[in-house]
Amino acid sequence: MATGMNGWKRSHMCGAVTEAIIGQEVCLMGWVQRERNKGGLVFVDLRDREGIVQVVFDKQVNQAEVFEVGASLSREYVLAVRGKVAARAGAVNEKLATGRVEIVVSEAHLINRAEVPPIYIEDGVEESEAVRLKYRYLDLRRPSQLNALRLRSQVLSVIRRYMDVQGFLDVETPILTKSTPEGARDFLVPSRIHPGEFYALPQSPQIYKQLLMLAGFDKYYQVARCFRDEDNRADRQPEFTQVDMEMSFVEPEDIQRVVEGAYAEVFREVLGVELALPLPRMTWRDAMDQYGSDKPDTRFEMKIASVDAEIAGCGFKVFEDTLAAGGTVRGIRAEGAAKLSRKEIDALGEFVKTYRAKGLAWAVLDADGSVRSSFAKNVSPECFAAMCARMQAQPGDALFFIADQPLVALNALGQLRLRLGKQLEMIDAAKYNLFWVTEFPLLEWDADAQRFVAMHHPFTSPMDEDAGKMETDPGSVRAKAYDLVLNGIEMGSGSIRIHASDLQERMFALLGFTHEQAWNRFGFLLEAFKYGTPPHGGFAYGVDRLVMMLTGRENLREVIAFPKVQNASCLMMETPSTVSEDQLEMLKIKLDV
RNA sequence: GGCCCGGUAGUUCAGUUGGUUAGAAUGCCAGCCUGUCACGCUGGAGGUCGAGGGUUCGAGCCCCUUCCGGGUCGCCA
Repeated sequence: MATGMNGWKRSHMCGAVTEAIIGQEVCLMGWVQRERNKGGLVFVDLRDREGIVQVVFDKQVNQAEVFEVGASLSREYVLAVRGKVAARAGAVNEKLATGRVEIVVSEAHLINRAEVPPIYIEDGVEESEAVRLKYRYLDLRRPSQLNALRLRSQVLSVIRRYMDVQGFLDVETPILTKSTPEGARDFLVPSRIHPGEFYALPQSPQIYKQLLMLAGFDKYYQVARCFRDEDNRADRQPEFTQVDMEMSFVEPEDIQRVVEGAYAEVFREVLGVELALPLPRMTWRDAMDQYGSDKPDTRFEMKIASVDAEIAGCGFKVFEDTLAAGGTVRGIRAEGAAKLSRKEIDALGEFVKTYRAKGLAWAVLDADGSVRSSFAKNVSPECFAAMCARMQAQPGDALFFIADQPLVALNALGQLRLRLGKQLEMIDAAKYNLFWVTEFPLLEWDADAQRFVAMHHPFTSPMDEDAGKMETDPGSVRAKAYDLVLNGIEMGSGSIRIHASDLQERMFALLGFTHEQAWNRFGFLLEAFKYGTPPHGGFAYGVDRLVMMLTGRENLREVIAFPKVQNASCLMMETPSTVSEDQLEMLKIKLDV
């Protein structure tokens, strides 16, 4: 029964009706949020993307057919009304932005009816995300969802304007690109014209942006969609958007200055928060040693400390064996955590095991001076006292120690630290701790493959002072690589790239590629590098995560218009889906499922 | 691939030790109502307890398998 707009022209948005236009004739179009039929008087809350305004039908005033429209309405019907803006004849609704006015209807036109919606179109109602995502177009009618995407639009607008002023060229790079080894699994796209061959969706425009530097574009950026066929998380989607950029003739500080400038603009324009620039820096080494993470949440202290010196010769087999095997014993002091029950502490022990720690040694220092501990009886009183002193323990605190290889102990304690920070409510949600983590290692050891792999990517430049150690001590070489971290979330990462072919060859050698393998895989880039490559570097940061942080959401799905669920499917479109035999035949693809 | 949590009316949930015809709120439908705004009042309809199998005299509840959703470890250069 859908009709047109009756030849009417909308004059105002519902949410934009204010006291300033009392007395004016208006024409509004929107959705019926709710109808309150009093018999001879019908109140309708009419909603559009700007808000809600009350519309009043009056049996004694309206023509019968006009009143009949008002009386026949139901949730989410699409309605057009003409009428006069008036001060509320009845009580003012302070909860509504337009609560001091109402529209006294003179004409009404029902544009479309609606089925009863399966979800409530209003904020503050808890509904299963699965149902909301199946009817995402209805879910998006909720103000909070709409506003998250409105803010996202604003963020991108600020960033684009800023990058333009900074002299960056916005260049689009292909979505159909080449599958690359190393890194995440690619989404593949079969080629009809080249049976048996596949494009890959880009994990990032990395290669292209380096080629743009080679082409002399000097400053490139793009709001780029990227794809990774890996398992999802609350903060990971199979496709995501990043602000991707690259600059020529720069050092890390030049790139960081541009990126933090963009963040400062966004925080000022969107949140009204001033960031102090330049942002703080922390080396990767310090981040790992103190926080057990390369993306520390510094909104609370609880730093990790080593007690290796204190436990030397302590007599406790677990600790001594760990040290003898090249491991370490690290601990954290949870202030005021003596209130934790034994059950809660045992749960923490289980928690660290998920991060491959073998166990958790703990000591609770009760306020009355007594001590409960899983290990104190195994070490001398002097040793225990030294450990407490090292941890600066106070009555009322709890101490937690993990003995393991350094990376395992640090990671598990880092995770435990985050959990305790939340559990003990030590995190100030109003804080925005944004800073750089610098000097990442160039390589990390892949135990499965029994070789080094690039921590960032194979084109990342080592730090000048470490390049000499690439062959003698590759694990200790630091890279010109840096991440931007906000409240414990990695917002983005970047690096200075290798522009000298001899250095690139050495890097490939470290990664275990022969000259031939390297050319097979990256030949087009290595070929290009022969023709005058400028020093260059760049950065990329996630738009979804940024909007997630700015809106205080804990889930990327909330800030993506049409997100995918954990198993990478879309509940609304029901993607992925099977395709017809004809399509497969055309692509010369036979399934073996 | 592993581990943990969940799935009962359109929606959000309750459901005792396995025991009569599975409940509440809200929504929905019908009627009434001229100042409501989570309107109100009266009445009514609404269920493959995710699915399949098993145990049992008897299963929403116990067991197995499986599907779906969430979190997470691995993974994510």
